[in-house]
Amino acid sequence: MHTILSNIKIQVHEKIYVKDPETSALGKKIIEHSILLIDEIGFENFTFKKLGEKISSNESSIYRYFESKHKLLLYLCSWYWSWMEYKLVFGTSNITNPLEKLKKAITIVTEKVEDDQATIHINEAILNNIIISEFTKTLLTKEVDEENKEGFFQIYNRLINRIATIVKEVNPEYAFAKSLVSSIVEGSLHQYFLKEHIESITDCNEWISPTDFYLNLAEAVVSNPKS
Amino acid sequence: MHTILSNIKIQVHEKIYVKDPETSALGKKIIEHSILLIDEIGFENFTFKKLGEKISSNESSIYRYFESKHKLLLYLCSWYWSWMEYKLVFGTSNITNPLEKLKKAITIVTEKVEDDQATIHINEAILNNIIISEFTKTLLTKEVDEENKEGFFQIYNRLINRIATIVKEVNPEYAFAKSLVSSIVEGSLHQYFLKEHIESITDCNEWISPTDFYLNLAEAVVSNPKS
DNA sequence: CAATACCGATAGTAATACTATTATATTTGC
DNA sequence: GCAAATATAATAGTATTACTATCGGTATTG
Repeated sequence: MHTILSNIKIQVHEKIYVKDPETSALGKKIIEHSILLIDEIGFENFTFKKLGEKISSNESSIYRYFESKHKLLLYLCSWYWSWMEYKLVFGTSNITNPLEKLKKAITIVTEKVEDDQATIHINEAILNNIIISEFTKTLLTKEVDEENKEGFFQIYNRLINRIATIVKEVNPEYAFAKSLVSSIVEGSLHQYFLKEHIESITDCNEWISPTDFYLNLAEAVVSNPKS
Repeated sequence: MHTILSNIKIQVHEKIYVKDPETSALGKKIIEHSILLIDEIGFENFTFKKLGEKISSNESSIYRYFESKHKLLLYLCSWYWSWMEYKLVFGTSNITNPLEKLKKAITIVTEKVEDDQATIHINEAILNNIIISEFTKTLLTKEVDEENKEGFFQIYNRLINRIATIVKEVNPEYAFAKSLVSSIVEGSLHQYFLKEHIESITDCNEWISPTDFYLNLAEAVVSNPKS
């Protein structure tokens, strides 16, 4: 997988950046260290000035790549979901049994993320922490309609619909395939957060993972005779 | 219900406010118009200065009630979940059949909220919009552990656990009661948001409600022979 | 009627989220 | 190999935010 991934270009919507960070050393440094810094201090406390200090560069230079910190976060999220989509397509391609395929898909999008050595400047495990804490915030804004129209969430959208298609293959009668998948993907991020911070309202812990919970849930739902 | 609710005091953790807004006319005005203004411009763009202008009062006066806009949002959320808990307890008290009780509970926490005439200064339907767009953000901060320790989320916590207890009554063997409920409550907010803004990844629309989706889901999951 | 709590007005601060300009360094194309 | 183009750094500046502090007047209460 590593060798293949290194040949694949993760795609991010062009309008999200001013200059493609993949095209220069500084750009890659911005991506690498923005992930580390946002994870460390949180997106609210993150500024381009602080990032500039970390990478011994200047605030104004970062603005040449991203017009705002919100766009930078959109970039990181798009990158993550594009990478996840790749893992999904690759990981489910050779499975013919629909239920097995669905279980594999759910496992991929809900399991704990580990660093993918194929991308040197991006630590996927840390990026996953950011997705858990910050992704939902990129949607919950007053600008969501315009940004959705621009296509800033299209990769996420495509990922959800790919899995919804598998749900339909398992059970064509089931009426809520898209809601099921969007609620699993977003809910899984939420369960990881609760596990770390508000344990009293989740069953997930060291031994029970969000993946266990959602595999059980999905199987029960799609094989329910009533639907 | 109205007459009873007017005699009930919705409880909010004392440390969330500096001065209890329920104890003065200005306090109630702050609550009433903060709901309207946050709904209108979004929490990110909301400031105490703008709120002061709306209610012909002063920024500094609002600070006498809440030490930050974050605390004000915590207040609104706590109030909402306390009100919801009241509706839940009241609405399920006379149901003895566990599955019926669970279905009623899920209906209450996921159905569309309408204004409760019993509280003149709080429009619950609009407050619900704020919960949909802003509640998750109150959790997703770097201060969540301290605030959770302080008990700022205890009412939400109690609500989730009340419903999880009902799940356990329906199926004592089911291992993920808390995760199921937290994922339904939070997920329902998310589905309402998607329905309004990113329709391509939800099945909820004018005719299919998040309540339909989650009633079907919960019944399938708790009656699943495999769990 | 005096104390006190309450509210409004004003001023001030450090930080944020940028924009604009200029100077210097680096890359590239011929 | 050198000029032109491009990229980066440094500095300055702006409007706004999220507060804090102080003060004077008004309303409430004991």
